[in-house]
Amino acid sequence: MPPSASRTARAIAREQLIAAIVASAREQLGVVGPVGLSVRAVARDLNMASSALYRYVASRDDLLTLLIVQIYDELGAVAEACEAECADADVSTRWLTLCHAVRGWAVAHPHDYALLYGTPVPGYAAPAATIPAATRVTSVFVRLLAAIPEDSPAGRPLERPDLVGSIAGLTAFAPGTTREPVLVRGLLAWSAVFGTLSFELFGHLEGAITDYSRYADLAFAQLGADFGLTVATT
Amino acid sequence: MPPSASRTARAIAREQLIAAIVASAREQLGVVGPVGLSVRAVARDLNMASSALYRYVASRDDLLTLLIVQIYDELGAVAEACEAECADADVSTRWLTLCHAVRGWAVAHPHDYALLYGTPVPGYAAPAATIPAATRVTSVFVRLLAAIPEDSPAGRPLERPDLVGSIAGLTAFAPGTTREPVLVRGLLAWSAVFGTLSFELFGHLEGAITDYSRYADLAFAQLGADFGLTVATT
DNA sequence: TGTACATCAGTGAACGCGCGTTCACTGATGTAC
DNA sequence: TGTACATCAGTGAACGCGCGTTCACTGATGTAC
Repeated sequence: MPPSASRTARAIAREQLIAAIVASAREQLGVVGPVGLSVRAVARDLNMASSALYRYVASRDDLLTLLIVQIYDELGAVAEACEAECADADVSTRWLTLCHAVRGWAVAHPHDYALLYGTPVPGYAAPAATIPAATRVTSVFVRLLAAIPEDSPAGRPLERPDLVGSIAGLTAFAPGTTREPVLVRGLLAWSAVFGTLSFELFGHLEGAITDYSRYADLAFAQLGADFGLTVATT
Repeated sequence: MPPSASRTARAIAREQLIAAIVASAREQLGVVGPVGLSVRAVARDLNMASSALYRYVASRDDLLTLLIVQIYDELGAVAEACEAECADADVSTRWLTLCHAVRGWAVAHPHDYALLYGTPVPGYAAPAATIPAATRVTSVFVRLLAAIPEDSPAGRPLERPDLVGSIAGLTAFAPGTTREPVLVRGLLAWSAVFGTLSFELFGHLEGAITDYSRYADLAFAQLGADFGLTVATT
């Protein structure tokens, strides 16, 4: 926001300080984790009295919420940028690019990834305000699914079509045109991507994988192919 | 262990107390999470002075290690029991049974699952002593892969055979007979299962899935089929 | 343009709490002769 | 079988630390006339 007549010096200072608070908290996150996050430590970092922070943040949990929203938004923006860049490409490249964009962000910000997709913080319940931010990445992926062609193998019959009812909430969320087999395979592929990322970032592939970024290439290509989301172009 | 001549009253008491300590810590885990785990709280729970615990446990981190090993072992035992039960079954049922066994355990012990497969505890480095316990579940799955027949679609060529090198550590871990395409697809399927479980247990499917256990049926069957680990029997 | 008042930012002390770990000590259990 | 000594279990006090949150207060910024 450019400085405008309606924004007083106070309002400007306020915005900057909130940004500084969240930035400091985010740094802390990488060292002590979300549970260790401390209002007092942020205050120390900014050379303020700890009580001063309460002019900007209602509570420790509120600070955590700000952090979560900011991080979801950052990841969402990454995904959306990636979507915009390859809007005209075929589904194969869109899939691979999106997967790599998400992984690239996650590898660059492992603690942020862990906050979003790792263990929920005990005693903390994310307020509804986090939902729109959380939905951004997912929406990008769902739009990709909607672009999958009619005759794609992703649409071949499911093993257990009788169980599609368990997916009711998801079908409502997706554009009406996306068929159920594609939705199911999409969710499975998406789960596999995050499972792969969590395995990598949380250390469960130690010793098994020698080159993680090559493995990611292998994995994303194979997931796209085996679920039929992408089709070999040869 | 039955009471024997060589086990003095002290040794018996010691074992039971360690068991009680870990049990109490495990209960705490569900409430405050691994980071909130407290030696003093365990001592209170057992009506002991907090200093007394240091006769049994070297430090807070050591307590965490005991917990992790016990939990990995428990999950490993579940998987091995499942393996023993359907030793004579075909790969399809072995796959489905194993997936459901793992999920059943995870749903029954979500906090334990989170400790093993969620965010690593900041500042805690799991000692090598945890490795054998951690390997048990995985080994069960790798043995299942080894049982996949020669002509299975899981063995069809990979999308990116040029990248199989990134998997070097894994091929060493698996029995020599298991071919690379099967190994890769197996790892991806395994990652997808844990991705699915994490999504479910960490709340990322809220609103999307209406019946989680039916969805699990759907998901495991579809994963098995699309990766070619299992083959439709009709 | 200047003044009077209201609003906001930031301070520092305090409350009440919890933590991991150490240490000197008492009393019980085990062992060797 | 009984006694002397060594080992272990458990205590309670203490050290030094950190935390979230509240509250009365001072001084700066904004607003209405």
